[in-house]
Amino acid sequence: MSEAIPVDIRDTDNPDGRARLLSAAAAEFSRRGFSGASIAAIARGAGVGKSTVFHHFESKDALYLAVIREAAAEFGQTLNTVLSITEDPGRCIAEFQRRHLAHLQRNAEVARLVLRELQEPFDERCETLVRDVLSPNFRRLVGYLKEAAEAGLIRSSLDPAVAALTLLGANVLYFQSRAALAVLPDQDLADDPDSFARAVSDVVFQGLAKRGKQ
Amino acid sequence: MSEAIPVDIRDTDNPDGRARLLSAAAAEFSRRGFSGASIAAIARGAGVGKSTVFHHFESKDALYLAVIREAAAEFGQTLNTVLSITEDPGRCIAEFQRRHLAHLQRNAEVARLVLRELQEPFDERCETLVRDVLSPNFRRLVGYLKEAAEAGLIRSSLDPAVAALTLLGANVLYFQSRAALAVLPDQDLADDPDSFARAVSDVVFQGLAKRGKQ
DNA sequence: GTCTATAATTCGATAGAC
DNA sequence: GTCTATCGAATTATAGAC
Repeated sequence: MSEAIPVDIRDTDNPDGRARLLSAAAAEFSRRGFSGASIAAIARGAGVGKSTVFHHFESKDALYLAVIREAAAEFGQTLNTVLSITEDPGRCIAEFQRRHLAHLQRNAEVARLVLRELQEPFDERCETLVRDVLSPNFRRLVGYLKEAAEAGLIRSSLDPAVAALTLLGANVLYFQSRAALAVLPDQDLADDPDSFARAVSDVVFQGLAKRGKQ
Repeated sequence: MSEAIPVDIRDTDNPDGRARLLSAAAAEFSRRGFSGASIAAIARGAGVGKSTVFHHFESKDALYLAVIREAAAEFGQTLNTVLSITEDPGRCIAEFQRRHLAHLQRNAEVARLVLRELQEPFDERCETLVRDVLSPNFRRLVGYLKEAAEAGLIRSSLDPAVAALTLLGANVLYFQSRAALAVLPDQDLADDPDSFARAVSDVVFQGLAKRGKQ
């Protein structure tokens, strides 16, 4: 086996080796977790050789972070659009909530990956993940709420970080437990993510308290 | 190492074999998941023989459900206390939120178990879990919110199930990601669960919108 | 403790684009 | 010719078996 078999499956078939690798890595990491995932399987999934992985990414760690970073960056674009609607904070928050839940579902594999990571003990990888990748988007949302409060558009007595976590938590719980929600009777919540997101933003924006009371 | 060590660690030392088994099972199931957990390890952890497990519980499935059922029943007691304060719904919701988060943390192993289960595909075990164990407590919270709305104590235009999920979601996210939250700067949220729970209930009760607007 | 299997990472060469 | 994507083979690191 010396020559006569040219390995031309390279630049012709593959739209982009790097993109295929990111997608294959998302699937593999999501299925098996970080340590359970093997570079060989990722390479196989992307239809490239093992060493190609290391041409595109410095290490397994770097590949892992790149997978998440890509999804986070994409959502960052959405944030730019959504959080620029300064006139009506209610509409803005509703739109954020709807887009965020849609993003979780469209990138379900990466989302599961991130959530799993956040649960686990706390290592350096996780710290990098939070500090470099997740934190910027979170801070953007908190920053928007803070500015809206300072501008007098929303109530200023509430902690913007807590409000942000409340919005995110509802989406994450919905995303993680959607199948289970379908079992709860009386509700068709699980059927329509958009209307769930809308309903959550209504709750958080309007509040349970009746106006004029207390 | 054959005799001379009577295995009397059974009914004498042990306050209750069943209780010790539940606790050992919680630890083992939480660490390894349902299928990964071995009955032998649970028995060892409880300091009893393997057959003792099957004396107290019909099957691995039954033991698993019993672990979760116990924690849920305990929280059901709390709900009875908390959701009977009919005068001030704001206080009532704040107290619910605080107790629920405390319950998650006190029963961290079981909580992780449940959350892991809710994520996974959906099998019969999970359906039983939701229908028989979790749903009653959830419905109690939703029922309280619905009654409060009908009694004119809180706003009636919002979906009570969504409000309940919003409260729970914030707590679950906090519980799952507490270590990660500590990395976010500007905030001491991760330090004090009670004040986080309080802040969430403030957000959900009062709402972000300014009163008198719109 | 050594041995072995598996998985991460590195190396050197090749093929095509510009 | 240089540059980059790719590959197969070689080289470590690690974890588990014996």
